[in-house]
Amino acid sequence: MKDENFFEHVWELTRQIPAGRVTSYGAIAKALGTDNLSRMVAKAMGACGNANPPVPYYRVVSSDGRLSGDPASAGKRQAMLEAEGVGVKALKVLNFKQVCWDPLKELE
DNA sequence: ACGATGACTCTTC
DNA sequence: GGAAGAGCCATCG
Repeated sequence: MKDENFFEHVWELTRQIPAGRVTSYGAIAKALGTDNLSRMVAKAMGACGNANPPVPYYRVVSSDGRLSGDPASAGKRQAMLEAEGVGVKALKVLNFKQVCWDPLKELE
């Protein structure tokens, strides 16, 4: 399954996200050289449950710092982020500009 | 093979 | 600043 290859890249990058920080699907996709595959990154998040070790997908949000997907899942991620020190309100990351983590600039 | 759908993003109104 | 439309790729009926 070559899809897993792409997924693994996403997961690997996601695991490198420091605690108290969040990144966007587009940023991850761009880091992989496929900024237009933001949707696939989202799919990878949905499939991260199949990853080992598990992936902190709750640190991955949309470009505006908002949690997408099912309210149940999103709310869960919100609680996780808050536990990490990231302020989240109404499924949206507070001070997103401060907590935003760009793999291309920060990780390089 | 075709059309519709989606945890996205960007540009334009 | 919020809403709408178009673009993108992979998956599903």
